[in-house]
Amino acid sequence: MDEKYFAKKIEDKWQKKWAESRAFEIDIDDARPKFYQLEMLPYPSGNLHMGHVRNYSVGDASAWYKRLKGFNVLHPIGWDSFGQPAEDAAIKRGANPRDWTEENIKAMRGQMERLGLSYDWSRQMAAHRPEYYKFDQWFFLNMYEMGLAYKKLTQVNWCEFDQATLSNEQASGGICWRCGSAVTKKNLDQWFLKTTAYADQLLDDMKEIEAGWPANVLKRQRDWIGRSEGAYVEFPVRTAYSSGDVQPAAIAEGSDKIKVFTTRIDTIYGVNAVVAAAEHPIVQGHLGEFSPDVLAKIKEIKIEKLKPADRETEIEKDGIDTGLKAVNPFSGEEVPVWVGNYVMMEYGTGAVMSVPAHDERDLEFAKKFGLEIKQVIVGSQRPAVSGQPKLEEVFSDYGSLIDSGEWSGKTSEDAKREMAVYAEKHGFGEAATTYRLRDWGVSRQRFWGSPIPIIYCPTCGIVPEKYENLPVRLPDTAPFTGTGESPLAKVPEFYETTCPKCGEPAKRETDTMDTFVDSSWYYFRYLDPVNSELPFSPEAAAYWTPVDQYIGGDDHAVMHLIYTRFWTKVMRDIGLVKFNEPVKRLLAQGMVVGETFYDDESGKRAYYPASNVTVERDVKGRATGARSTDGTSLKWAIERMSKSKGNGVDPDEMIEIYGADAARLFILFAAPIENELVWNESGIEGSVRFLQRVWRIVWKWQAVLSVAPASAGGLGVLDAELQPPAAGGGSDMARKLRQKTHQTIQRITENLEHLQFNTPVAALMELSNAITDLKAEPDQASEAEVFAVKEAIVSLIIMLAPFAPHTAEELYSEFAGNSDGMLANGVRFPDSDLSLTRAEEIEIPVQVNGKLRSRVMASPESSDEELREMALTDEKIREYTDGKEIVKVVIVPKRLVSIVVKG
RNA sequence: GCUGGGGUGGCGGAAUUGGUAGACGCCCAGGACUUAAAAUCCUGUGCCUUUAGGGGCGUACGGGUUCGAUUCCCGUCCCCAGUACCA
Repeated sequence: MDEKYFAKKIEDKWQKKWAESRAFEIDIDDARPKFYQLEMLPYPSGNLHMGHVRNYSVGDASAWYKRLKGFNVLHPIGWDSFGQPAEDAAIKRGANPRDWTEENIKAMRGQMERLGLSYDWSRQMAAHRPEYYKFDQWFFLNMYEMGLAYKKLTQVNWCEFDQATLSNEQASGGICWRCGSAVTKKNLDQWFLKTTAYADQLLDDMKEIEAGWPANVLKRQRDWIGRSEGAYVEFPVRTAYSSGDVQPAAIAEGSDKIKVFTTRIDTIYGVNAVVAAAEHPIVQGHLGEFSPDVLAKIKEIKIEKLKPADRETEIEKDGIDTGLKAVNPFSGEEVPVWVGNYVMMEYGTGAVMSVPAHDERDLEFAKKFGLEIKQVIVGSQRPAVSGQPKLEEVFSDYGSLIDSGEWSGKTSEDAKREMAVYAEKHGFGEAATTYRLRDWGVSRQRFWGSPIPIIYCPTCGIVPEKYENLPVRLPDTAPFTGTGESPLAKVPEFYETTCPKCGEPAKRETDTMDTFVDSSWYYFRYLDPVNSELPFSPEAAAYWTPVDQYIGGDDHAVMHLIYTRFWTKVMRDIGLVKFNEPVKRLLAQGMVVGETFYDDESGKRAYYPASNVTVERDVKGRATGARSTDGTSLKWAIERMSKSKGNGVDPDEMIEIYGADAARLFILFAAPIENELVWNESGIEGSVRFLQRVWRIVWKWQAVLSVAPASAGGLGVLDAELQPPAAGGGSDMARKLRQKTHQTIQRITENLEHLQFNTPVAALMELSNAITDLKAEPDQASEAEVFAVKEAIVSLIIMLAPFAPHTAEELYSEFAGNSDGMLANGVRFPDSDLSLTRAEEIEIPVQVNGKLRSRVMASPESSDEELREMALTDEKIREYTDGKEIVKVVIVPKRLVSIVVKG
């Protein structure tokens, strides 16, 4: 053993040993419980960033812990290797996407290995390899047969900056998930996967995973799916130019109708208008009857809607009375039909019934245009009023109905149910459920993705490729222009084919699949990575899945995590798996962020690396001013770490300076894993110091440690050589250290089971401090003391393994007498002996009138009466109680004594 | 605006879910070792006050419940995230 801790030396040694001994490669083993530890796979950009390091450090700690606990742990990694950056590199630098990607994978795997991550590399998958994307296509064909994949012409989300199509999830909030620029609309013929067919299951199955997923992720998915229960109601329509009194029933026959969706059919007697979207068929169908004013307004609204939405400003409500009239089928009342900019064609039916008294948006609209406001629901907050007052505020609660014909007096709940039934019975409506969730648009006009296995035949139409012809391979290259048209459309060797049905010349689909398809099922491929018949064998899936622990950023809450839940349900229906939910426990880690400095004079942010910036700070360390070395005044922010923003720390550099173990230890120690982590360099040195301290402890006691011959299994080493001192025997010092050791084991075990990673590091530090604080010397220590020290050190080393595996392995080899590694030696995480965690003397605080006044030492077994006596006779306490009346004494066993005095 | 989460030393963060607030680490100060420095080790470190022992205040702010509140309840302010007219 070296006297000093040389991180680089031991890290190289153990990385080599692990690889040679295939320490982390595993197989199905029915004798042991399995544990599937999964982390979100990276895009092979060429460089790991600190967010990855954090993600993979947590995952690795979890994997090590479970291994040491005796589980058969599957811990794989792979590559989300289809996607835009490869194609951008091709456009900008003429790089071949395949070569570029493979090189990046090689580089990043090297970084992961230098971090010492314990992956089973034999199971690695990469999305861009034909062996993998063959099964993207296999799934697509299955879904096509199941009626879950279909094509339609539609307005898609379009990112002008990236020249790319986006799914609704990727365009959430009107901004591109990749580059953050505003999303516009474009008409395209697209393939869709029917996620809506599983909308109810996606919602209802949440109860199976509620216990293991962060509440906010489930909430966001719930909001995204947006199930809303209500009713459809049809309003008969006639034009303003029809003359004479017409009965509602007469209008309904052979005339136009406008259908609305409402969640509050109980308020229908308060309707003052029907408001339709500008694109609504009823509006488009009557354009010829509208006045020039109306036509102008419709055009204006449509133009406004195509513009990218500005997140900050609220759009003012606007609209116009079309002159059309609609008839309320419940009351027979005639109301105007308006066009409104606040009604969306994409949701519900594209038209709403406006009830200003009970809906905020309708109220705003009615106020602006001076429309009638009629209250039809009363509640305790909004009592019945005589006549119709001017309503300033909306009343959207449930209550009971007034002025609603035969329904008056009913509660909202009853009315909602009964009125929907009534509408259905009379043929003008029905109870209905709508969703915000749309089908998943998967077509991308891109080269670097999985080709969609569809053929267009002049005679047979849309024909799916045959399974035996899969994979439909990408050509080696294509003309890359980045113009928004698929490069494959310019490669005749690719698209020219024959129809699988009639054998005549036909054309392939040239769009490729959204890369979220790849990540929807990648972690099933790890189970059976070389299967060429099926994506994976159902037997392997039955053993390993569902995933026990998944770790990744929560930015994927409504993208990847909703797609993969959908995909799992499809796989279940195909018969590949037997469960509804693929992930039992999810941990959403916080981002790693750093301070950035930039100049946005030109409209776009130009970032300056921190080394070129002089910063003024206030007493709290917050920036108050920043200037670049050339004198430019800069703005500053806290942003996600990245190389391009100049606030990134390169993992390789960090490993070089501090070592992988110290880096990993620090990133886990610095903050709770779900918090955002603001990177600062100085803390990491504390981790290095800690590892050095542990090293010195072992160095100091090595003579004692190596006495024991190697024997199987963790602390078993101790039993072979030394007997624990008899109960109550041994020195006070030895007893206290044993107590600390076992308390630490208990704490760390609990913490790790609850996915806390910062507090166990603190506990390890405390234990190492406790060993250092012993004033004992190895050559003078009693047998009991040697035992206690050895137990503490061995426990410390084993429990260090999840956080700093190289160091732990090297120190363990010191007393194992071999360098086979902990796992080969059958090491187990220590168990705590509860009888040792208890102290024989504890400090009991004593309060007088709620204020801490003294402490007394007592045995944990002290009776209430003894504690009361000790507290009341305590000298310091008597200063506060003498001459006063003792009203009450509260005694919490083993905790505290509280005395209440008066006078 | 709505929904959710949160506000604890100079900083990151602990605190058995009503029972000694500030564990652990960073920063900082003093000391030991050294010709010197680095490293290491030791001591101190919430604020105010006191010669000392001690005392007072303190978990965003104001109230409440309780012997006792960072923890529970009510109100106010602020921060972060998600969301954007979803009928």
